[in-house]
Amino acid sequence: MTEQRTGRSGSSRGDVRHGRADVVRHALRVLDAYGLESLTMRRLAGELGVQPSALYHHFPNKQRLLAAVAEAILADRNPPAPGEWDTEVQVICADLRAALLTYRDGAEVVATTWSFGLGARGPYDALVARLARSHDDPVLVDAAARTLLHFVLGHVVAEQTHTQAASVGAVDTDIAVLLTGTAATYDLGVALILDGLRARAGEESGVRR
Amino acid sequence: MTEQRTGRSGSSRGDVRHGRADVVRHALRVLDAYGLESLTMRRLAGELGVQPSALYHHFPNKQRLLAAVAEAILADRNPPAPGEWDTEVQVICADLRAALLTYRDGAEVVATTWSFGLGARGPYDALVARLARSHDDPVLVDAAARTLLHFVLGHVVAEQTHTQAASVGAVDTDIAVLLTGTAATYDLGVALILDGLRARAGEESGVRR
DNA sequence: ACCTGAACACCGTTCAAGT
DNA sequence: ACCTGAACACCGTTCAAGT
Repeated sequence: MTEQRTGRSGSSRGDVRHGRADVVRHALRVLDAYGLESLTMRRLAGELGVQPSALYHHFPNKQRLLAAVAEAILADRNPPAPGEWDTEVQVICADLRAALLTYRDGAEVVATTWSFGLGARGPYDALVARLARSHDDPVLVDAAARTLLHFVLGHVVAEQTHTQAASVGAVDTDIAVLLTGTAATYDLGVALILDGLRARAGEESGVRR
Repeated sequence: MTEQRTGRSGSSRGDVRHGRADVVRHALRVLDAYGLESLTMRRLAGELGVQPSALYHHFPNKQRLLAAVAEAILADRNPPAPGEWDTEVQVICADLRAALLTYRDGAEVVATTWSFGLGARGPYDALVARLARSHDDPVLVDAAARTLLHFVLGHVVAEQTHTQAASVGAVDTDIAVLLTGTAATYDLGVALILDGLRARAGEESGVRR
């Protein structure tokens, strides 16, 4: 919101210079307006009124630019209100889903960044941190965090892919819902994994809360 | 191995003609040898000794060619030996993982095809079919099948991405394991979801086996 | 610190035409 | 049924050079 032009002295309109943050912000706009497949280096450069090669001053390649976009999508998460571990984890997952849905193709961007190991670790770290406070077995905590994350990313990617396909008219909404499942399926999926963790942890060592 | 030329009468070497199955088989070879990012229409055409435009005789676009490749990757699954629902589902998931690991970037191909709604429904259908025989609530069955599928695809995509990154030397193996989790994490993740389903189904209606 | 201009080595897809 | 040849409208990335 409160972005201040870094502009030097009296630069005449047209030769604006962009910082890294500018580039990411514009990338987010292009992503949201036209989708991931339209977020090309050339297009982004055009939108910034700059040559494509100028972007390589800020990022070594497109993958890293996308990673910065993913971090921006995930930024400013607020921690859940203190409570039972399971409701806190539910809230973390719901909040993550909301963040991914904020921008068109947001889940895809985060998923590929995560799977390439280039960042977007925030949600995983948050889940592990919360689960570790209530569960002793680190292997179980890790498995639960991964399972949750894969489910959330997979689910929201499917949601976004199909709402886009439906909006283009390639697929009617009924089929989209059939293929994606409803929003209720999301909560049920998360609840299922938490039930599983509860069952596993119960027959093992201690569970605090 | 036992490849038979479909060749018509006496066609002189060089003007070989390819059927749809030929194209898919070659695509599988290119995928496995050079990875998904190298599986381009032009490259595949070159490998077949044919102009790129020739491929559009068999497939309307690349996405649909990829869908055919995904189906080929998933072909010839054999059903699990009859038994308890949970062990059968474990076997289905293990078998699916094995199929995905058969070809380089196999999971990515199947995941994108599935999320685009262009096919690769086999595993989902198999899971739903088996679960429906033991569980009455179709909403729960659907949620469980999706959760399992998203986990399996997400997990194996991460596995393949990182083993590739490690083989290129971009990332050392220890970090790859840290980011991906071990193969044991896979079974634990599946088991977690099954525990969840067991817990859910227990407090609801009936579970057969 | 940020940008230009030009080039290199590619993409997917279409279309009229051939056998 | 399967293929050619040529074109269209793009890609990501590099590099020497400019301010």
